[in-house]
Amino acid sequence: MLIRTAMARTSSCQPPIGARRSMAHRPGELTGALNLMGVSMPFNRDCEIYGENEPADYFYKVATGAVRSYRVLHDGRRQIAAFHLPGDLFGLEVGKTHTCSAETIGCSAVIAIKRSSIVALTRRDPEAGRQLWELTVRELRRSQNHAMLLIRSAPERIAAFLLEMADRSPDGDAVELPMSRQDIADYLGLTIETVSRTLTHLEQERIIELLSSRRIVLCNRRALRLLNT
Amino acid sequence: MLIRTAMARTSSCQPPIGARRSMAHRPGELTGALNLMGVSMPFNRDCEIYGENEPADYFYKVATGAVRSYRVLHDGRRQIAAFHLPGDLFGLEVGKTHTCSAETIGCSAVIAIKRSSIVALTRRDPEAGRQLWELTVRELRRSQNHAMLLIRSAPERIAAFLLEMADRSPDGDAVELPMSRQDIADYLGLTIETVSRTLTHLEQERIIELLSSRRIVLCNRRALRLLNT
DNA sequence: CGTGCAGTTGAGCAAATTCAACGCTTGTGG
DNA sequence: CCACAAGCGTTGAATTTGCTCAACTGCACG
Repeated sequence: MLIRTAMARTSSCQPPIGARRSMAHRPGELTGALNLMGVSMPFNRDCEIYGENEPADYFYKVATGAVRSYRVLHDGRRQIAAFHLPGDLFGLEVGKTHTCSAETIGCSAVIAIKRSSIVALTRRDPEAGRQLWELTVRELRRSQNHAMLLIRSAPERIAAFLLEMADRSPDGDAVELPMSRQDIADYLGLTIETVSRTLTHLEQERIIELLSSRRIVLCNRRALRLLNT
Repeated sequence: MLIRTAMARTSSCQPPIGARRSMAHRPGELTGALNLMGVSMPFNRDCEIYGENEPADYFYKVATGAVRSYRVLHDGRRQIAAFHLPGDLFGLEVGKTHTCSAETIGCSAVIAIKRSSIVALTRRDPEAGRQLWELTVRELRRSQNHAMLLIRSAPERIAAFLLEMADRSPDGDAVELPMSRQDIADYLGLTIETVSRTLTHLEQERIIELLSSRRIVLCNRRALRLLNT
């Protein structure tokens, strides 16, 4: 078990610049309210949004781009807990501090919402509270599916990952992956070599097509689903 | 990759017998309210509480004993998503159906609460809604920790499992495991043989002591934590 | 006292990792 | 515009880890 240093910070991170604020929103409509309550923050790629154990005073929503939540073990291994795509909430906590770090994957914009505002909102608007709870359960479901992935063989993990990304992508069978092989490996608990090898195997079996390393077409979803379940 | 048949149902399951009902509860105190709103159901060991894809009309709380949430893959492999101990809520859903099956591990009592009652409660009592949300985030946290486990080596998984169970147990360093080796294996994504071997290795290194197969003493938590992080 | 089940132990094997080399793309400076 | 370095991704060979299969032990129960 070898040590891998955490990914080098390559680009400078920018502080929030634009701020949009308003108190008016339609009751019982959480996501719109969050947009109005929040501050939009643009980031370059590989920028830390918050670190593990830092105070969790804000919740976040992805506007554009993509975000990874991860933890780094004492020996340098990194485990990615989740990828967050546009529309996803992340950074939800009940304790005082964040339990994961979060970084942008590509150039991204996130909306930061003061935690106290959300709590206040849910106090006066139970329907918004219910929606926040729903989003959290959905996140829980995703996390459980993630855990289900990790007990399987490498081809099964890759298949499930591709199907998950395809489901979350707007377009149909062509998936544009925002993340690197290392990110995928750390999400699936594999090495980059195994990820790479497995993808080429799937291509040789005409199950997927690799247009480029970040663009993948699912030619045979049925075969992928067979590896799944 | 070999097929393992799902565990045989060994004992007959009983329907709910006792029912306690009341509407009075202190506002802003969720767990007490749930006890009052719910119906207590006693079960033998290895009894199904609900199955995957069954309607999710009830949420549940463990009163005594222990419960496992799991899914069975098409080839018979079983993945245990979580163990639920006394006080834990489980079966939370936003969709119409359950995404996991749930079974008692030993002889157990669970409290079933109508989902619609909880939704109604949180609508008139935002503080109860907040507490439900908190419990859900805590469950999410546990699921993420579980996923973090599964990328590690066998000794690390076992160590993390033991620490988790010790944290959740009332007594200090002596842990009483309610579940079998097969349950542990399916929770950690290992085989029973690997679980067994790893436990004996830990004992040889004087890190744990195996009083019986279900009773384990943590002699050296520091060493276990070193495997962890 | 035998039967059956849960758990342990051992030997061989398969899958994924490690280590190493190589190719392709991109960006930079001459 | 080209040369070259740096990153990222792919491929190959050797090694390690955990799995499979099989035998065996201990304990509970009839």
